[in-house]
Amino acid sequence: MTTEQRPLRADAQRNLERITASAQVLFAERGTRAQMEDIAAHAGVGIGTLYRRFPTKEALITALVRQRFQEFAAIAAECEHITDPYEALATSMRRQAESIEGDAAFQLAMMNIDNFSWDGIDEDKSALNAILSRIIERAQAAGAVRADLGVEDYGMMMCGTTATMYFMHGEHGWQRHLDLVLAGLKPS
Amino acid sequence: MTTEQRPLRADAQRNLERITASAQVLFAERGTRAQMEDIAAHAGVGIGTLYRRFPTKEALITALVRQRFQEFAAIAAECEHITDPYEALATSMRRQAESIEGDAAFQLAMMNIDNFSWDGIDEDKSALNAILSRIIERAQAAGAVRADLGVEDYGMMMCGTTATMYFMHGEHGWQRHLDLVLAGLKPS
DNA sequence: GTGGAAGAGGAACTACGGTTCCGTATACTG
DNA sequence: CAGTATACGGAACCGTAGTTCCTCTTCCAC
Repeated sequence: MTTEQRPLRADAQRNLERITASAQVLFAERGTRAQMEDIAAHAGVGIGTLYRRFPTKEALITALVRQRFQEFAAIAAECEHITDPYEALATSMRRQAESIEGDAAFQLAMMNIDNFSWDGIDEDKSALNAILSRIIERAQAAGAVRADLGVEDYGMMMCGTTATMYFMHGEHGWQRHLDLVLAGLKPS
Repeated sequence: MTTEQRPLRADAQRNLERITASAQVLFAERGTRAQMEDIAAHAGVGIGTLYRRFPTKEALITALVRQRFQEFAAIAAECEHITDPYEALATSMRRQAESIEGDAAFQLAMMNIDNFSWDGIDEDKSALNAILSRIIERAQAAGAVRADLGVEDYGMMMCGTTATMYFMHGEHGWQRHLDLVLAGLKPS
């Protein structure tokens, strides 16, 4: 537990927020190719400052990706309250996809393009999967989806949908992909 | 029509073949990250020689990607002879996917990860799409797939499947993705 | 054979972008 | 209002990998 470091100095805290915000914007826009210097500049900060908080580019991206996974969990948690068991599942997928629509870097992350190690991501993933499992099981119990559906399938389909999202950035073609995939979930 | 250059000198021809073969192997194995020097070395050739044939890395990759698309067309053409209209479609997808299973670079290309310009690829794509359109229409006429299916859907689904293939390189998870997607094609 | 166009090889060049380092500035504690 | 730990900035460093260039070699047409 080295987590309990004394709070950041006020200016440092402010800069940290600006950095993550700028990083989010630029990575979303340009994917992993966004450059550290540009991010620092966008945040109105020197590179040294950036590197003080994130020892490496990979660390910075990992932080953002983890945020996204936590967001996914939050969305899933909300959808769990939807009464119709099928809609709970479908809506979860759709809303998660929508939430990353403009984020090129996260899309690449979903496909693990840069094969980073994503330190600590497993933690977030299992928290998310716990919720998703419940949603899936409920849909199965109601006979709304095929009996052999698993959480891994969920991730896989999101991966596929994300790929089309990246492939056709501007257009909304990914929604079509999601529709087809959702149709494939109906019990055979 | 600048296509009609005199034939290559015997040694040059031999080297060209070795180069494309080696490039195929290394790009398949390492994706776009494979290095020009390594490819030259693998082919038993100097870098200068490599650059004499392919003025740029992108050009080399494009040549290989075009080959793959031509292969796709060949597979589709074979599948057109399958009697069952649905099987023709499904088999085409499955066999194409199988054919690129070990080829990381092409998988990245399918998702347009490196946003190259892929000079001349449109030509190959439309040749392929012509065949696929016929296959799809036949399946629709037989009532085997949804009426609103289009060629773009085919490409999109292949893109999604390819993403899972890249994502889970070793394992065969992509087959599951393809199954789900194929199930989604059934008429509603 | 032989002349010369085409080809081979690979050291060196270059651009790019992540990361380091250190002198200077600033916030907090007592 | 010091004194110091923390933070800031950004020039410089460095590794990587694509590409160029120039000398030497080889094929082939006559």
